[in-house]
Amino acid sequence: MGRSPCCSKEGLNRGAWTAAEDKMLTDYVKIHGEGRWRNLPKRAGLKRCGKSCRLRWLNYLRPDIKRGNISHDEEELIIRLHKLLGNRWSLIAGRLPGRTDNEIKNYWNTNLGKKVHDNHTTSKNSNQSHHGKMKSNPKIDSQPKTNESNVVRTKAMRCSKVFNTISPQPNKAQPIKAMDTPVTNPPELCPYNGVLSPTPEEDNPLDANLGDGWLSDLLNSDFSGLCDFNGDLSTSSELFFKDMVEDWT
DNA sequence: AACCAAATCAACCGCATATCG
DNA sequence: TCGATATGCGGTTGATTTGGT
Repeated sequence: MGRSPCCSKEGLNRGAWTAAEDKMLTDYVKIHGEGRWRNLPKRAGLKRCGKSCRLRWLNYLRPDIKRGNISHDEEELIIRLHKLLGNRWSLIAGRLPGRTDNEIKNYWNTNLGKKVHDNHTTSKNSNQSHHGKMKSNPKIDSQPKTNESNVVRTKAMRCSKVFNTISPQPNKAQPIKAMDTPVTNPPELCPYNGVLSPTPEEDNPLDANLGDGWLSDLLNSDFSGLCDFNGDLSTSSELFFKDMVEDWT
């Protein structure tokens, strides 16, 4: 029912975004706000489909995006949330301020999935030492590469030759504040995008599926032990998660 | 230097769901 | 209530980079 027409129409640009396109989109959204993606390209003068614009904005152009440097704590949180929620990337991303579902999904597929799998198979002898070929701050010194058509490559350069001057996890423990959104998050992880609201029955349709509890109640409940971001995921939060998972299964 | 396989990640695709008239 | 449209989401693809030989 009502599938939106595919983006792949003639005359529309596809593939990597150029700096000019980014600017047009950013300027438009700054003035007119998000939403109405379908009409946005026409109004903004972009030869893109609405979906593409939305994705570009949400994943790269939003001012509150935090990119790269997924800290160990964030990693742990992602793993636990994934254990809890499965591939609900948007929900997981909702607990990680500044992170996008796409980024987390990619990170999971390229790093954490393997790591978790390894930990399962190799009986977790050392739970952190094996980062495989862990990217070492891959995006810090990446240079957006542009080709002749001015395409913006926000792609991170893999960086195996790291100088140790790079400070470890500069953004650790600091859910970034959205620059232009009036968020009044408490210091611990809180939803920054309204995915999980304080009143689930009104605002969060995803809540209804959990049977004997609201998902947002769960997620808004005692995560502090888990999310204290002091690098120490407490045993109590381990148990908390374990219990939750068992309850749901 | 050239080639190739693996890794990475931005972008696309298509389905599900929400919203509106 | 129903159908059309808009938006959101997760899976997948493909271009690019890296590292090994």
